[in-house]
Amino acid sequence: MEDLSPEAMEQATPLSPPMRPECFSQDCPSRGVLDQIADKWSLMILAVLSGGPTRFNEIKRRLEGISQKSLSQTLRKLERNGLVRREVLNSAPVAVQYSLSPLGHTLLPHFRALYCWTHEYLDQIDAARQAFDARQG
Amino acid sequence: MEDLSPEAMEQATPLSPPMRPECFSQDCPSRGVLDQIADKWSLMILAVLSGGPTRFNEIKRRLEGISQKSLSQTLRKLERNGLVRREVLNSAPVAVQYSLSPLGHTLLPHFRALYCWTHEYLDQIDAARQAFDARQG
DNA sequence: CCGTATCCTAAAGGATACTG
DNA sequence: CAGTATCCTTTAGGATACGG
Repeated sequence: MEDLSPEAMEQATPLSPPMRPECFSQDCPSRGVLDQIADKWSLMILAVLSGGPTRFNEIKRRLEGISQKSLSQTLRKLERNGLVRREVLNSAPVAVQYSLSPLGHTLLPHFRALYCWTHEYLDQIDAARQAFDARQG
Repeated sequence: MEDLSPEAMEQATPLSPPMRPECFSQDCPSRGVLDQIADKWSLMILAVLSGGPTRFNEIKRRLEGISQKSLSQTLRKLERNGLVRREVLNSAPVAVQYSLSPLGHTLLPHFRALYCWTHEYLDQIDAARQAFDARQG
């Protein structure tokens, strides 16, 4: 299998090499991963957990607008994929703590980069939207 | 093997402060951006376009599994947000070419990083899934 | 407090047919 | 070729109620 590490990709073509075509195949396992993690709530949950272990309702409070069901589902999905660790703390009342797994931590810099990008280019995006909407009507 | 403990990761990545709480507010404009671009097809379309200007049906062929409707919708969304440029080339027959805008290019390194991450940790993710499924039944 | 279960509605998205 | 329009099925996801 080809070396896909960031270093290798940089070495191959420093500027902006196209990603490999196999990545778009339905059979490529990376598709199954992206289907799981490339959504808004996953990203935001990991962002919250980047601040340290957090309990269920605390996450819910921080993530304005998420329903209990969606949070529960997304957390289990993240846990299943090994990105999040779930720990039951004691018993009266039940307390459950979620935290990033080591694997989850490896994803963090990339998500953080996306957040930073969003804030950095917000004005450009907004201008583009207004221009587009003006063209269309 | 690299040290993957949370502590080590925090030390290893210079950009590791928690993301700002405002990022999770419903009013934060970054939410509106993430809602738009943080999905699987957007990511994959940008990946295809990273290889250079591409025509509609060529993109469709490369993105196994996408419907014409979804492709059309996603392309327009990306165009509206200023990430993708649309150009009508000639008239008989009609040819339309999509390419990354300068703004779209700024997003590319981050998406590429996500792709690389996916491939790099695929085995760990797979193992986590199997372990989880075994625990649950 | 931390969920699961149920119901129900809104939205995503595929298939197909048709147009410039 | 590059779409739009329509239909229709599937899914996501909110609201609510209940259980451990």
